[in-house]
Amino acid sequence: MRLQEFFAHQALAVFGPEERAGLSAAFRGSHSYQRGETIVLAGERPPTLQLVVDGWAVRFHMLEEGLRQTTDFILPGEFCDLAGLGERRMDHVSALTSLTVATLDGSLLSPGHPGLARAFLRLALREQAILRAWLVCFGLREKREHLAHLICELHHRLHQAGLVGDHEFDLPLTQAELAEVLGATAVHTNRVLQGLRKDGLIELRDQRLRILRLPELQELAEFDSGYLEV
Amino acid sequence: MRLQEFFAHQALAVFGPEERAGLSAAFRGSHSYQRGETIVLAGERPPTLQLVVDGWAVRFHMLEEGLRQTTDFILPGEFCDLAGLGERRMDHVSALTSLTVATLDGSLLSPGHPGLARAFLRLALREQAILRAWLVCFGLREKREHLAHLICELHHRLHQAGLVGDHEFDLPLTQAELAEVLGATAVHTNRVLQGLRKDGLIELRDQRLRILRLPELQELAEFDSGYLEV
DNA sequence: CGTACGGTTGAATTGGTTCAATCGGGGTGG
DNA sequence: CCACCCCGATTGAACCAATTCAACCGTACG
Repeated sequence: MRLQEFFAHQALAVFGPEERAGLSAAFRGSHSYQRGETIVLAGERPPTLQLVVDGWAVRFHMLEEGLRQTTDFILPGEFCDLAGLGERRMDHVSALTSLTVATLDGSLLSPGHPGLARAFLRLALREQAILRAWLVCFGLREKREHLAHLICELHHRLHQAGLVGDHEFDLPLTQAELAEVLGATAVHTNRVLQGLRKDGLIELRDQRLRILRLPELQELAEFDSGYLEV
Repeated sequence: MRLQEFFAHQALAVFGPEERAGLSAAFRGSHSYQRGETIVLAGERPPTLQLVVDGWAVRFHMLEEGLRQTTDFILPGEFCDLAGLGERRMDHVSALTSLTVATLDGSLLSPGHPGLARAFLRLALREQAILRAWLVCFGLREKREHLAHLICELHHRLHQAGLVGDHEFDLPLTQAELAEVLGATAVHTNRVLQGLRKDGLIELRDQRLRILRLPELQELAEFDSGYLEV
């Protein structure tokens, strides 16, 4: 896929015509990853910037042996490694599905396109808002509500990326991976999921999720999409 | 306090000489708040940028009646409302102590000083890193470890601001406020705190905290200060 | 055919909550 | 100066959400 077609993504609306020129100039080709492959290794400061074009990635943090906490999903139209722009050490990022990225030259912030830094600042602030919303889920909500909130958020973000058809979208996660998001065990995640199904709020089969009653799900999660604006 | 003296803060090291000129030009005076006073009202998009010069502020999110989750502390040398730079709706920010801020003109990103946007991007990315570290605490650690991690982080950040003398610093929080950070009840926070005291890791009296055995506290929290680099 | 993995279920256990009461210090008004 | 009150810290006991350990099911795959 060419970078050009890609600017249609709502998540890239931060970039005006001039900034798009800057991005295009920094475009260095695209690259594919397999499911499970590492995209960014923790601790690195990569010289490039990778924009997800297709597929899902996760950012996560690992503690001693095996314990993982997901800290974000990276969906089509989002960047894997903004932190690299600040010469900051990265967290792990790996591919949840087979995935293609557009690779941009990491030095694109050097003068020339002054508006670019502002655009990236906006993206970074949006990511902050998402992180804060996750924090609120952890601190104030029970797992059932937390999961409901996550589903609402993914629904909204995927909708922005044009990947939702009739309240239905791909959720390429095992229950164990979902558990790493919620900070819960896979067993409990399973039970919570079944609760939502039994109450007729969602359907989930073969990694395809359908929201049956969005208003009730949003109410359960106290979801307010404002923080996802671009 | 003048803005000039203020650049000594390590947290402001992102700003090079040229950017400091830009900040100085945007300086519009300073302002004081009382403990408890609101600094930024949720939902606003303030036209100014406020840099904390002295005192502590909290950023928090509220759910229906009374439930609060703290999403960050804002310490001397840090900005209250970066989100405003991205024309993004703010969370609540209020003063935890009496507090003085330097007010900067919010339009300071307009061309002229192209490096400023990059500097703010770095600050935003550092805040992201802090948020991710908090997320890891929520997801993977028990409250005892979580609290230990919080103490280590505050110790480090306050040290960067030059506010730590011999492993001892002000912690201007009631236990109920601490609980709003940990996402726990005040009762449980009290018990966890007593555990740390009993084990000789910390002392805490009259809002003054002393770390008695930093290495053990860091080990308990699996604290790695790398994410706080500027 | 066997094995591995994702999902599901049950039962015991535990980290953290909830409710309720008590303690102590600081401020205020009489 | 004392009585009162309020707030933050502390304690106890019952309770609940989520974990842990363990087993079992179905299906895809070599």
